[in-house]
Amino acid sequence: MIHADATDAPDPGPRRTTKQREAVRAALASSEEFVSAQALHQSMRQAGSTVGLATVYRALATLAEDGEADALQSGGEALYRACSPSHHHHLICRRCGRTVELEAAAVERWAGQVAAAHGFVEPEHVVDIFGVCASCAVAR
Amino acid sequence: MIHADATDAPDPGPRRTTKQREAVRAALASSEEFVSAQALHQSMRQAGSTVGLATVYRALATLAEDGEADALQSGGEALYRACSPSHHHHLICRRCGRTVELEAAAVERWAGQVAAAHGFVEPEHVVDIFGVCASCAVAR
DNA sequence: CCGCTGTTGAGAACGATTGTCAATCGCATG
DNA sequence: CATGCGATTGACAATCGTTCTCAACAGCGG
Repeated sequence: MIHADATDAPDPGPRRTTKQREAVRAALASSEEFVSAQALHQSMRQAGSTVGLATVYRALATLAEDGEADALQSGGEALYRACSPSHHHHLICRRCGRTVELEAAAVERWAGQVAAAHGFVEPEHVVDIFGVCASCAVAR
Repeated sequence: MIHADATDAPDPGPRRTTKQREAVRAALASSEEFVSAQALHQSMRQAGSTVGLATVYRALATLAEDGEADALQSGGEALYRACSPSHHHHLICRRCGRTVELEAAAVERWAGQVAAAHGFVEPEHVVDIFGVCASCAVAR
Protein backbone atom coordinates (compact mmCIF):
# COMPACT_ATOMS: atom_id res chain seq x y z
CA MET A 1 0.00 0.00 0.00
CA ILE A 2 2.63 2.46 0.97
CA HIS A 3 5.37 1.65 -1.44
CA ALA A 4 6.38 -1.32 -3.54
CA ASP A 5 9.57 -2.97 -2.43
CA ALA A 6 12.34 -2.80 -4.96
CA THR A 7 13.34 -6.32 -4.02
CA ASP A 8 9.99 -7.66 -5.17
CA ALA A 9 11.22 -7.66 -8.77
CA PRO A 10 14.58 -9.39 -8.61
CA ASP A 11 14.39 -10.65 -12.17
CA PRO A 12 14.53 -8.03 -14.92
CA GLY A 13 13.79 -10.99 -17.15
CA PRO A 14 14.60 -11.39 -20.81
CA ARG A 15 14.06 -8.25 -22.81
CA ARG A 16 13.75 -8.35 -26.55
CA THR A 17 14.69 -5.53 -28.85
CA THR A 18 11.62 -4.56 -30.81
CA LYS A 19 10.81 -1.72 -33.18
CA GLN A 20 8.13 -0.50 -30.81
CA ARG A 21 10.29 -0.30 -27.74
CA GLU A 22 13.01 1.44 -29.73
CA ALA A 23 10.44 3.84 -31.12
CA VAL A 24 9.24 4.69 -27.63
CA ARG A 25 12.79 5.14 -26.47
CA ALA A 26 13.46 7.48 -29.39
CA ALA A 27 10.25 9.45 -28.92
CA LEU A 28 11.03 9.87 -25.25
CA ALA A 29 14.56 10.98 -26.01
CA SER A 30 13.28 13.63 -28.38
CA SER A 31 11.45 15.40 -25.58
CA GLU A 32 13.27 17.67 -23.19
CA GLU A 33 10.36 17.68 -20.81
CA PHE A 34 8.46 15.16 -18.78
CA VAL A 35 5.68 13.67 -20.87
CA SER A 36 2.74 11.44 -20.07
CA ALA A 37 2.31 8.02 -21.65
CA GLN A 38 -0.81 9.24 -23.41
CA ALA A 39 0.89 12.31 -24.81
CA LEU A 40 3.82 10.26 -26.03
CA HIS A 41 1.46 7.79 -27.64
CA GLN A 42 -0.41 10.55 -29.42
CA SER A 43 2.71 12.21 -30.75
CA MET A 44 3.99 8.86 -31.98
CA ARG A 45 0.73 8.18 -33.82
CA GLN A 46 0.80 11.64 -35.34
CA ALA A 47 4.33 10.90 -36.49
CA GLY A 48 2.99 7.90 -38.37
CA SER A 49 3.59 5.10 -35.90
CA THR A 50 0.89 2.50 -35.34
CA VAL A 51 2.08 1.61 -31.87
CA GLY A 52 -0.61 0.76 -29.34
CA LEU A 53 -1.25 2.66 -26.16
CA ALA A 54 -0.73 -0.38 -23.97
CA THR A 55 2.63 -0.94 -25.61
CA VAL A 56 3.70 2.60 -24.80
CA TYR A 57 2.73 2.05 -21.19
CA ARG A 58 4.62 -1.23 -21.08
CA ALA A 59 7.69 0.22 -22.79
CA LEU A 60 7.82 3.19 -20.44
CA ALA A 61 7.50 0.90 -17.45
CA THR A 62 10.44 -1.22 -18.56
CA LEU A 63 12.52 1.83 -19.43
CA ALA A 64 11.91 3.26 -15.98
CA GLU A 65 12.67 -0.12 -14.44
CA ASP A 66 15.93 -0.34 -16.34
CA GLY A 67 16.92 3.14 -15.21
CA GLU A 68 16.75 4.63 -18.68
CA ALA A 69 13.91 6.94 -17.77
CA ASP A 70 12.75 8.82 -14.72
CA ALA A 71 9.15 8.76 -13.66
CA LEU A 72 7.20 11.13 -11.49
CA GLN A 73 3.55 11.57 -10.60
CA SER A 74 1.94 14.88 -11.31
CA GLY A 75 -1.69 15.82 -11.50
CA GLY A 76 -2.84 12.24 -11.25
CA GLU A 77 -0.82 10.93 -14.16
CA ALA A 78 2.62 9.43 -14.53
CA LEU A 79 5.19 11.49 -16.40
CA TYR A 80 8.36 10.11 -17.94
CA ARG A 81 11.58 11.56 -19.21
CA ALA A 82 14.75 10.11 -20.67
CA CYS A 83 17.51 10.79 -18.21
CA SER A 84 21.12 10.21 -17.39
CA PRO A 85 21.72 6.85 -15.76
CA SER A 86 23.31 8.20 -12.60
CA HIS A 87 21.27 9.07 -9.57
CA HIS A 88 20.00 12.62 -9.65
CA HIS A 89 17.08 14.87 -8.86
CA HIS A 90 15.03 17.38 -10.81
CA LEU A 91 14.20 21.04 -10.93
CA ILE A 92 11.00 21.29 -12.95
CA CYS A 93 9.12 24.27 -14.34
CA ARG A 94 5.52 23.84 -13.36
CA ARG A 95 4.38 25.88 -16.34
CA CYS A 96 6.31 24.52 -19.31
CA GLY A 97 7.82 21.37 -17.87
CA ARG A 98 11.39 22.35 -18.64
CA THR A 99 13.64 20.23 -16.48
CA VAL A 100 17.11 20.57 -15.03
CA GLU A 101 18.88 17.54 -13.64
CA LEU A 102 20.50 18.10 -10.26
CA GLU A 103 23.31 16.39 -8.45
CA ALA A 104 23.29 16.83 -4.71
CA ALA A 105 25.70 14.70 -2.79
CA ALA A 106 24.89 16.64 0.35
CA VAL A 107 21.23 15.72 0.09
CA GLU A 108 22.07 12.07 -0.52
CA ARG A 109 24.20 12.06 2.60
CA TRP A 110 21.54 13.82 4.62
CA ALA A 111 18.87 11.33 3.56
CA GLY A 112 21.03 8.37 4.46
CA GLN A 113 21.97 9.78 7.82
CA VAL A 114 18.44 10.74 8.78
CA ALA A 115 17.14 7.30 7.84
CA ALA A 116 19.88 5.57 9.80
CA ALA A 117 19.34 7.81 12.81
CA HIS A 118 15.74 6.58 13.00
CA GLY A 119 16.65 2.94 12.48
CA PHE A 120 15.41 2.78 8.90
CA VAL A 121 17.22 0.62 6.39
CA GLU A 122 17.23 0.48 2.60
CA PRO A 123 16.57 4.18 2.27
CA GLU A 124 15.34 5.64 -0.99
CA HIS A 125 14.37 9.22 -1.38
CA VAL A 126 12.27 11.44 -3.55
CA VAL A 127 13.61 14.94 -4.00
CA ASP A 128 12.17 17.22 -6.63
CA ILE A 129 11.91 20.98 -6.83
CA PHE A 130 9.10 22.68 -8.72
CA GLY A 131 9.14 26.30 -9.71
CA VAL A 132 8.55 28.68 -12.57
CA CYS A 133 11.48 29.02 -14.94
CA ALA A 134 12.86 32.36 -16.03
CA SER A 135 11.19 32.41 -19.45
CA CYS A 136 7.80 31.47 -18.07
CA ALA A 137 8.19 34.03 -15.31
CA VAL A 138 8.65 36.94 -17.72
CA ALA A 139 5.74 35.71 -19.86
CA ARG A 140 3.27 36.82 -17.20
CA MET B 1 -0.17 19.09 -17.14
CA ILE B 2 3.00 19.34 -15.17
CA HIS B 3 1.84 20.81 -11.95
CA ALA B 4 -1.11 22.88 -10.82
CA ASP B 5 -0.19 26.38 -9.86
CA ALA B 6 -0.84 27.24 -6.26
CA THR B 7 -1.98 30.68 -7.33
CA ASP B 8 -4.82 29.17 -9.34
CA ALA B 9 -6.90 28.85 -6.18
CA PRO B 10 -6.64 32.27 -4.59
CA ASP B 11 -9.91 31.99 -2.68
CA PRO B 12 -10.06 29.35 0.05
CA GLY B 13 -13.69 30.37 0.19
CA PRO B 14 -16.07 30.05 3.09
CA ARG B 15 -15.79 26.78 4.92
CA ARG B 16 -18.60 25.48 7.08
CA THR B 17 -18.12 23.32 10.14
CA THR B 18 -19.98 20.08 9.59
CA LYS B 19 -20.18 16.79 11.46
CA GLN B 20 -18.73 14.97 8.46
CA ARG B 21 -15.69 17.11 8.04
CA GLU B 22 -15.01 16.92 11.77
CA ALA B 23 -15.44 13.17 11.65
CA VAL B 24 -12.93 12.90 8.84
CA ARG B 25 -10.52 15.14 10.69
CA ALA B 26 -10.88 12.97 13.79
CA ALA B 27 -10.50 9.71 11.87
CA LEU B 28 -7.41 11.02 10.18
CA ALA B 29 -5.95 12.18 13.49
CA SER B 30 -6.43 8.72 14.95
CA SER B 31 -4.06 7.22 12.43
CA GLU B 32 -0.33 7.45 12.87
CA GLU B 33 0.27 6.41 9.31
CA PHE B 34 -0.56 7.69 5.88
CA VAL B 35 -3.96 6.37 4.82
CA SER B 36 -5.85 6.40 1.57
CA ALA B 37 -9.22 8.07 1.20
CA GLN B 38 -10.82 4.70 0.54
CA ALA B 39 -9.26 3.11 3.62
CA LEU B 40 -10.31 6.03 5.78
CA HIS B 41 -13.84 5.83 4.43
CA GLN B 42 -14.03 2.11 5.13
CA SER B 43 -12.80 2.45 8.70
CA MET B 44 -15.27 5.24 9.31
CA ARG B 45 -18.15 3.13 8.02
CA GLN B 46 -17.05 0.20 10.16
CA ALA B 47 -17.04 2.57 13.10
CA GLY B 48 -20.69 3.30 12.44
CA SER B 49 -20.49 6.45 10.38
CA THR B 50 -22.66 6.81 7.31
CA VAL B 51 -20.37 9.29 5.63
CA GLY B 52 -20.13 9.06 1.86
CA LEU B 53 -16.97 8.30 -0.05
CA ALA B 54 -17.16 11.51 -2.05
CA THR B 55 -17.40 13.46 1.18
CA VAL B 56 -14.25 11.84 2.52
CA TYR B 57 -12.44 12.78 -0.67
CA ARG B 58 -13.70 16.34 -0.44
CA ALA B 59 -12.86 16.67 3.24
CA LEU B 60 -9.34 15.34 2.73
CA ALA B 61 -8.82 17.73 -0.16
CA THR B 62 -9.83 20.73 1.93
CA LEU B 63 -7.78 19.57 4.91
CA ALA B 64 -4.73 19.25 2.69
CA GLU B 65 -5.48 22.63 1.15
CA ASP B 66 -5.75 24.22 4.59
CA GLY B 67 -2.47 22.70 5.64
CA GLU B 68 -4.00 20.43 8.25
CA ALA B 69 -2.97 17.29 6.43
CA ASP B 70 -0.12 16.18 4.25
CA ALA B 71 -0.73 14.33 1.05
CA LEU B 72 1.54 12.13 -0.97
CA GLN B 73 1.11 9.83 -3.93
CA SER B 74 2.09 6.23 -3.59
CA GLY B 75 1.21 3.26 -5.70
CA GLY B 76 -1.21 5.23 -7.80
CA GLU B 77 -3.32 6.48 -4.92
CA ALA B 78 -3.29 9.56 -2.74
CA LEU B 79 -2.40 9.06 0.91
CA TYR B 80 -3.15 11.52 3.68
CA ARG B 81 -1.96 12.06 7.20
CA ALA B 82 -2.71 14.61 9.88
CA CYS B 83 0.42 16.62 10.42
CA SER B 84 1.95 19.53 12.24
CA PRO B 85 1.19 22.84 10.55
CA SER B 86 4.80 23.86 10.02
CA HIS B 87 6.67 22.91 6.92
CA HIS B 88 8.37 19.53 7.18
CA HIS B 89 9.21 16.35 5.33
CA HIS B 90 8.68 12.66 5.99
CA LEU B 91 10.57 9.48 6.63
CA ILE B 92 8.15 6.68 5.79
CA CYS B 93 8.33 2.95 6.30
CA ARG B 94 7.43 1.33 3.03
CA ARG B 95 6.20 -1.78 4.82
CA CYS B 96 4.01 -0.55 7.65
CA GLY B 97 3.62 3.11 6.78
CA ARG B 98 5.01 4.37 10.08
CA THR B 99 6.03 7.97 9.59
CA VAL B 100 8.53 10.33 11.17
CA GLU B 101 8.26 14.04 10.54
CA LEU B 102 11.52 15.71 9.64
CA GLU B 103 12.76 19.24 9.85
CA ALA B 104 15.60 20.09 7.53
CA ALA B 105 16.48 23.71 7.31
CA ALA B 106 19.57 22.82 5.31
CA VAL B 107 17.49 21.14 2.64
CA GLU B 108 15.11 24.08 2.49
CA ARG B 109 18.02 26.40 1.96
CA TRP B 110 19.56 24.12 -0.65
CA ALA B 111 16.30 23.91 -2.61
CA GLY B 112 15.86 27.66 -2.64
CA GLN B 113 19.42 28.29 -3.71
CA VAL B 114 19.38 25.70 -6.49
CA ALA B 115 16.12 27.08 -7.85
CA ALA B 116 17.41 30.64 -7.79
CA ALA B 117 20.69 29.63 -9.41
CA HIS B 118 18.72 28.35 -12.39
CA GLY B 119 16.43 31.35 -12.58
CA PHE B 120 13.42 29.57 -11.17
CA VAL B 121 11.00 31.47 -8.97
CA GLU B 122 8.28 30.39 -6.54
CA PRO B 123 10.11 27.21 -5.61
CA GLU B 124 8.29 24.37 -3.90
CA HIS B 125 9.88 21.08 -3.17
CA VAL B 126 8.99 17.49 -2.53
CA VAL B 127 11.35 15.69 -0.21
CA ASP B 128 10.42 12.32 1.23
CA ILE B 129 12.52 9.40 2.35
CA PHE B 130 11.24 5.84 2.16
CA GLY B 131 12.82 2.95 3.96
CA VAL B 132 12.08 -0.03 6.16
CA CYS B 133 11.72 0.80 9.82
CA ALA B 134 13.55 -1.10 12.56
CA SER B 135 10.59 -3.25 13.64
CA CYS B 136 9.74 -4.24 10.08
CA ALA B 137 13.38 -4.97 9.36
CA VAL B 138 13.66 -7.51 12.18
CA ALA B 139 10.36 -9.11 11.15
CA ARG B 140 11.95 -10.59 8.08
C1' DC C 1 -37.38 30.81 12.87
C1' DC C 2 -35.92 32.05 7.68
C1' DG C 3 -33.44 31.90 3.95
C1' DC C 4 -29.26 31.80 1.47
C1' DT C 5 -25.64 28.69 0.31
C1' DG C 6 -22.30 25.58 1.22
C1' DT C 7 -22.45 20.56 1.97
C1' DT C 8 -23.79 15.80 1.59
C1' DG C 9 -24.74 11.00 -0.22
C1' DA C 10 -25.70 7.87 -3.94
C1' DG C 11 -24.65 6.63 -8.10
C1' DA C 12 -23.13 7.66 -12.61
C1' DA C 13 -19.32 9.28 -15.15
C1' DC C 14 -14.55 9.80 -16.08
C1' DG C 15 -9.73 9.17 -17.17
C1' DA C 16 -5.50 6.77 -16.46
C1' DT C 17 -3.75 2.39 -16.31
C1' DT C 18 -3.74 -2.67 -16.61
C1' DG C 19 -5.49 -7.19 -18.05
C1' DT C 20 -6.88 -10.46 -21.81
C1' DC C 21 -5.89 -13.05 -25.76
C1' DA C 22 -5.03 -14.31 -30.38
C1' DA C 23 -1.72 -12.91 -33.90
C1' DT C 24 2.95 -11.66 -34.64
C1' DC C 25 7.84 -11.21 -34.42
C1' DG C 26 12.71 -11.64 -32.23
C1' DC C 27 16.08 -14.66 -31.93
C1' DA C 28 18.55 -18.87 -30.80
C1' DT C 29 19.02 -23.18 -32.80
C1' DG C 30 19.47 -26.90 -36.10
C1' DC D 1 18.10 -20.32 -44.26
C1' DA D 2 14.08 -22.77 -42.15
C1' DT D 3 11.92 -23.76 -37.60
C1' DG D 4 9.96 -23.24 -33.07
C1' DC D 5 9.48 -21.33 -28.61
C1' DG D 6 8.01 -17.71 -26.13
C1' DA D 7 8.23 -12.78 -25.43
C1' DT D 8 5.72 -8.88 -27.42
C1' DT D 9 2.09 -6.51 -29.62
C1' DG D 10 -2.45 -4.24 -30.54
C1' DA D 11 -7.32 -3.80 -29.97
C1' DC D 12 -10.50 -3.83 -26.56
C1' DA D 13 -12.52 -4.81 -22.23
C1' DA D 14 -12.03 -4.33 -17.47
C1' DT D 15 -10.46 -2.14 -13.26
C1' DC D 16 -9.54 1.30 -10.09
C1' DG D 17 -9.13 5.71 -7.92
C1' DT D 18 -11.26 9.94 -8.17
C1' DT D 19 -14.57 13.49 -9.59
C1' DC D 20 -19.11 15.01 -11.18
C1' DT D 21 -24.18 15.52 -10.87
C1' DC D 22 -28.11 16.67 -8.53
C1' DA D 23 -31.74 16.69 -5.35
C1' DA D 24 -32.14 16.73 -0.34
C1' DC D 25 -30.11 18.71 3.70
C1' DA D 26 -27.99 21.61 7.25
C1' DG D 27 -24.76 25.60 8.98
C1' DC D 28 -25.22 30.14 10.34
C1' DG D 29 -26.12 35.23 9.99
C1' DG D 30 -30.09 37.95 10.41
